[in-house]
Amino acid sequence: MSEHIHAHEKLTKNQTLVMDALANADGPLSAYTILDQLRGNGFRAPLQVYRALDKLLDSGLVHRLESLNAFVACRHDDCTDHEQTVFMICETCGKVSEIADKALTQHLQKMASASQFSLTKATIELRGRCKACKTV
Amino acid sequence: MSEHIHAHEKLTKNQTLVMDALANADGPLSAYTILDQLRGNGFRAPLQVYRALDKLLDSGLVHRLESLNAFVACRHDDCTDHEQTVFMICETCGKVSEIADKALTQHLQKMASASQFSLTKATIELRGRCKACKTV
DNA sequence: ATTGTAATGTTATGTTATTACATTGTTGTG
DNA sequence: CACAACAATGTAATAACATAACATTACAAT
Ligand SMILES: [Zn+2]
Ligand SMILES: [Zn+2]
Ligand SMILES: [Zn+2]
Ligand SMILES: [Zn+2]
Repeated sequence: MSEHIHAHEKLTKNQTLVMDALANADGPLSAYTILDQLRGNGFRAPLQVYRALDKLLDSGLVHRLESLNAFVACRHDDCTDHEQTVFMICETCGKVSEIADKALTQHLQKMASASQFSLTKATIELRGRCKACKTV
Repeated sequence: MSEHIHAHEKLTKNQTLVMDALANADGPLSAYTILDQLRGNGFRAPLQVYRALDKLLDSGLVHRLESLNAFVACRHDDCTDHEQTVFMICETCGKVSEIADKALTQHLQKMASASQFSLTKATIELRGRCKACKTV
């Protein structure tokens, strides 16, 4: 499994705009929501967003949430294993938290090995109700 | 004949057609692929497929793969925990296998509890290369 | 037969993502 | 500088996935 350290090559203008939009959001954003937010900055077409996202995903600064068709800025300081992150998605408030769990990673790796499956990436997205929303 | 493990009400005509399409496929199918396969049976609109899929998902006969926007018939003998199934998706041949792992389920539940997150469903989709494709 | 409800049919539209091609900007080389 | 090579961006069109809104049909209970 490839180690994904946050590559810090200099971002281009569009990549920076998209990254900032995600970093300032308090939840996941869809590509089209980002597009709308950046129309004032000259964005006019989905591809401008998707191209920037591709790069940000590659460099590990952003994650894609498959079950939401949306994107979040990585909140991890030490993103050693970006391909195995666990996301907990609150279905009430929409907030997402990101957890790295070494034991879980190892467990999945063991399961894959037992089936002779070469694991390259794990999508793990938990749905439910977050602590804040439970107590309301 | 032993009863199918998935206890359910009798399926309607459209539900049966969609179920059969998935059961006979050797990999996941998108809703639109199913639609095309069933045009000969009178299907003309996506909604006919999506409505049938909703029911089949509800009754546990079918799973949705979030990272593929596609659907598979459940291949489990023991479908006790449909909301926590692990899928291994081969990126070479497209085949999908389904695994129930009690220890993994418990591990995820523990992680969620530790964050006081009420877990209702876990999407777990592993990507990689299956045994058959590795040896080629 | 009447009525209520589930299932289905139909049209239109909304949302997410990619293909193809044109233009501009930047960098390195002779 | 000139100019080739490549990276980044712009633009238009379309593909792929999903739902909303409303009309009709099938069928069982009274
Ligand atoms: Zn991260
Ligand atoms: Zn919440
Ligand atoms: Zn199953
Ligand atoms: Zn394979």
